[in-house]
Amino acid sequence: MNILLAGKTHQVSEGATGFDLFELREVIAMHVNGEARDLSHVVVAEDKVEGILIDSPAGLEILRHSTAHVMAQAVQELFPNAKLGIGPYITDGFYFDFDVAEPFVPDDLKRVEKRMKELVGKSQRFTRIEVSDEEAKRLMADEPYKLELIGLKSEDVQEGSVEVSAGGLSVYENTNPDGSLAWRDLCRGPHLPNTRQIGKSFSLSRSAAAYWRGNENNKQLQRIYGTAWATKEALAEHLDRIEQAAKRDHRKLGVELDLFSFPEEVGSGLAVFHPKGGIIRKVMEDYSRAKHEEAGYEFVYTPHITKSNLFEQSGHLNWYSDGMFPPMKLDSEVGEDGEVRKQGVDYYLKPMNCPFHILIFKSRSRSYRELPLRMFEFGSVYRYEKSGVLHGLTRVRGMTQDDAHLFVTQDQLQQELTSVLKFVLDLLRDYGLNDFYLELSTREEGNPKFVGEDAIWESATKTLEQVANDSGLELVADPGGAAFYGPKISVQARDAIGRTWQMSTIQLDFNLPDRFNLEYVGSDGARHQPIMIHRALFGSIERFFGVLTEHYAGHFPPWLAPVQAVCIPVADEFADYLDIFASSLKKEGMRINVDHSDSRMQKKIRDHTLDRVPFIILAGARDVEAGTLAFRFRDGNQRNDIPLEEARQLIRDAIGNKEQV
RNA sequence: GCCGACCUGGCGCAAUUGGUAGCGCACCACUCUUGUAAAGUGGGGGUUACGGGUUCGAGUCCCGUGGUCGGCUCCA
Repeated sequence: MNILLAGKTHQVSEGATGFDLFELREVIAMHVNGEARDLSHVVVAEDKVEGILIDSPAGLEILRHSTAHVMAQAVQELFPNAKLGIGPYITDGFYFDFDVAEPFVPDDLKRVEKRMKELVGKSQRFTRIEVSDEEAKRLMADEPYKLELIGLKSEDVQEGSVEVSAGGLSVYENTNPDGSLAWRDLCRGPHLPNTRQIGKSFSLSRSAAAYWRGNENNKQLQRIYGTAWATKEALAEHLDRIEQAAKRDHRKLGVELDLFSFPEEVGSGLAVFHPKGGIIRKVMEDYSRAKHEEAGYEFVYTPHITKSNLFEQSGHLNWYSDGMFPPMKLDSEVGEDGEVRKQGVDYYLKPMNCPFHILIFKSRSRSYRELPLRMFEFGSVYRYEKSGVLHGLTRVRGMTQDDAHLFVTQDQLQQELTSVLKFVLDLLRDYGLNDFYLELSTREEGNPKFVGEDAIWESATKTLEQVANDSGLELVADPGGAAFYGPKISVQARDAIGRTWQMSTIQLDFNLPDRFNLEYVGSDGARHQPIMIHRALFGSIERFFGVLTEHYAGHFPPWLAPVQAVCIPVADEFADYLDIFASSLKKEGMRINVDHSDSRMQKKIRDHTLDRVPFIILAGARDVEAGTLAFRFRDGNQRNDIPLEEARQLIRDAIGNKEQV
């Protein structure tokens, strides 16, 4: 019979499997008509077959999932009472969940890893068995969680589930070379042919609890995470990437560079910015204000607390009170006669700025001539995030949003969204972020939680989509991801080491204009409801600060750097020369100083390099004589004999053009 | 919030089976006055997160509180 092998017609005998088709050892599975299959799979006439190499994306998934199996086998050998949860591959690795009486400790992981290496050495075969539901239940009788999955399989199968799929069930058995059964699991496959192919390039990284089937009302199982690669080199590179990422962790750099801290005395998730971090933040804020001013925004200011009725009207208290700090209760005053002299009132810290901006809009009647009306505020908000989710500056309880609310007419919507998106992207580019994609979050059809008329959703979603498409950026759909009150576009940015961060969001709101009865008088003299757009570019300044710190690994470009230049005299006698130079630039507003300390020059270079100062400027006898300076940069490069005026211009340009050096 | 681990001078780390807190960097002083990543000497600084308990004795053991870290769940 004929099959199509790697695009070419091949003649193979009846009953041929992948083992007959591929000689390369690196081929560990195959795609048959687009479906990943074991090599033991029997092909039939006209099948389209492609080999899967172990180091290809599909191959690595199979390798990782197979490694997860071996891990589970090792765990059950060492902990006979451990019950199996699920064990899928994930980015860079895999995990497996177990129900065990005692959580794993680091030493357990070492034992498991050791046992895994032994199992890999045993050359056990992965054997696939297609089974009926009844057969599956019989084989997995001791595994309550697997039984639950078997019961679920027809409905409610999660996307990408590795245990079961909507089709028939299968079980994988690991068998020893002598044919004896070593272990089995309910699994969709495919797998490597043999445990030996897992090799040595895997390691277990950590264990943690995870809710069964991702639901916090379910029992927590113990999850072990691991990473697995096709080669030792690839594993080493992976571990190195993790190490590099750890080095640019903003929490670590925040301490090292003296940027910010989280005093225990203040409370969890509440940051204080130190002078150096304060400079960066101030530059960011100043620049943001200037850009907003240019773009026709008006600045407003609103208080941090409000009486409860505002958030009752907005609905926040109803929907999100768990995420708000509890109220400050002003007790009522009751006279001796029992008469209430003063009503009790609750005040809340604001978790959002929108209701305040809405009140400004409502403070008088509005004409269509005033629209689009753009209100901007650095609004500090407080959200009672669960203690376990706090993370440095990227997830905090007190933050300042660069928040704006735009009130527009239906006709203005597209134009306004287009310019907001351009505004956002331009601003992010100024911060060295220029690799973006967009995510369009839309509502789920038929879900009653989404408010607003169908027609409005439809047209607004279409408008957003059009604006997103017109931007020319990659657009990823996020169906069902919209807030209940409107669809949104979010801008995702990739940082210097390829991680993506959700940055800006542009969100339509069909709810608040309604709840607050917003209206303007149109050219027809009638009252109309404006459309409201929420948008934040940084998201929160704190979060953006954290992301930028990691993006630059603390090497802030000169325009943001807390100290832009430090001058180091080769010997004390040249300090005056540098003082004159530095003060000339200081007058221009530059953050430059001369290091007069007692340390040796080499020591000063080291200190300021570690402090990530962009320009280190040296001068000695040669320079004083020639009227020049020597530059040293953070990467160790130097430029010598630069005339004073050229040196000034070099720094001015780098700052003015927001260049990285 | 849940599970687990952790919390020692500003920072990074030590302290054998519970025996009475050390080191490096930083800081201060003095000496040295230097051409591209660490000069030398001396000095100051910790009621070991906080509160309780066990013990002759607690940084080490137990309980509680706070905080941090890694996950899970969540993120208007």
